[in-house]
Amino acid sequence: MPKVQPRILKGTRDFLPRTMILRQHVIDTLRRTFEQFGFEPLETPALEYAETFEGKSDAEVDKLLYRFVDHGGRRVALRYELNVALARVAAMYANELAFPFKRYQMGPVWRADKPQKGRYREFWQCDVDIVGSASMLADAEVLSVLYTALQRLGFPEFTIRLNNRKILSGLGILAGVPAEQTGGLYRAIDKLERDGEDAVRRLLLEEGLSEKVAGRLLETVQMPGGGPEVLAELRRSFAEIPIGLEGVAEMEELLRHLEALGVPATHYRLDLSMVRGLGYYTGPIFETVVERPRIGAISGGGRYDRMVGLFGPDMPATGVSLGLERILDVMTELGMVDLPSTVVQALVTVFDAQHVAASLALAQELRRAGVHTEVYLEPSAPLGRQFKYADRKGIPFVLVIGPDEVAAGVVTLKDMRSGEQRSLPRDKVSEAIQGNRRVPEDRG
RNA sequence: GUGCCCGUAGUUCAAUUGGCGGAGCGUCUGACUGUGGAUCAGAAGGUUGAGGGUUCGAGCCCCUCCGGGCACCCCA
Repeated sequence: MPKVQPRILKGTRDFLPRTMILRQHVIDTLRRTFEQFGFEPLETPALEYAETFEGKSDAEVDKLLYRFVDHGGRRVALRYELNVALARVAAMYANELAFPFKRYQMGPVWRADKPQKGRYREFWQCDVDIVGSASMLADAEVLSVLYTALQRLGFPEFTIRLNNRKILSGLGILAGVPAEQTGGLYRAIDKLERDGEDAVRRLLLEEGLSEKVAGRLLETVQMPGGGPEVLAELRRSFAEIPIGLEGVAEMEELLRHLEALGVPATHYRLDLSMVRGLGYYTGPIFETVVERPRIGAISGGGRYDRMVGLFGPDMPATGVSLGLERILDVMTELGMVDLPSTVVQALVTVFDAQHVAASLALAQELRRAGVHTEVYLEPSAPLGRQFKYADRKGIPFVLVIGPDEVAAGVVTLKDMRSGEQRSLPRDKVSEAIQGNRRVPEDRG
């Protein structure tokens, strides 16, 4: 039989233990933060009817759906993101859920995209969302969770960019762009951050705007000053544009709540040029960016009041999604983490066949005492190989129990980092190990 | 979907104009004893991604395919 070439699909990855320890650390931190704010866990299938995901955003999104026909001829799809499934759940279980429904969900999603830096075909999203509250309180809470989580993960700097689709609609009306053409307008001003004013001006002119209107729009979007001043100015411009005024009022309220929640103003910013791609957002929109490394947004989200209505009764909804791999990419690149490379704290060596029982008994004692303990599983292996195994894995402590130790009623404990070695009574071993245990720092 | 770049040992990379495929790291063995990580000695490891073409001669030039990366679009 020819051997199968070991390989995996482009855009997917294996996570070896060393990497999983870091991933789980982040996932655990997020879960604790989400639950601290009263969000509860939800799981939904990775695979659903294709129609559940189709047509929820733009044609772009549908192109990136992994779709196929199953053995029963059903059209199915791998989930593209977690929001749509939440909307389905809210409609499907409307009678048994308590609203506002606050849930978090973390898991893999799939996109038939061409992979590049910070972009994978299979990646994890960590979502917190609230269904059933139209209040800006819900949006503010979600942002507060987001802020707390990033803070707790130890991010040295990050900015949550805020905007509102209703304000963008107002700007579209102000610019005299017909409603069906606003897509191009939004896409153009979204590039302001990256491509600069001149490039965006060119795009706007291509969209059919006049020099004058394009200029005024660029001026508005880049208005200097803090949130309140900019909003006051917008309020004047939108005097006769109700949707714009609504957006301004929402933003003003949101900023008030954020302040009351104690989210420092250094970590968020009103940014009228921020758009967000997904077509289903209806109100406030958010995204988190870091200065370095240069990578796309590490979180994105906003209010999507019309999605649940596609499955059942109308219900407002808002939330954010954190991109696990981008967060991990940033943390790794900035060297933000110092975690052990193994979950094992101690390796009990096996001296020879006659001492197997002694090693097993010692290991069980340590496990009962709460020490993550491993026994070397090859009794004929020389001690050197067993030590080398511990070294390669990064196990911090190695125990030896051979004829000398048995005769003296002790065990030998070696600290692999310092190289120090001492013999001590069995009942003191777990204490010695746990006194030195490295615990991942829990910030905040 | 569009464009650009790259495939040589397990891995990171060399190989002059087209002229006998090498090195570091890793792996294995030993010096070495009831002990890893240091040092020293030695060994294994390759159809140069695949197929075709040009040539006296191709890792290098040309074509096709496969695989990988980056940018755009879009997005976490």
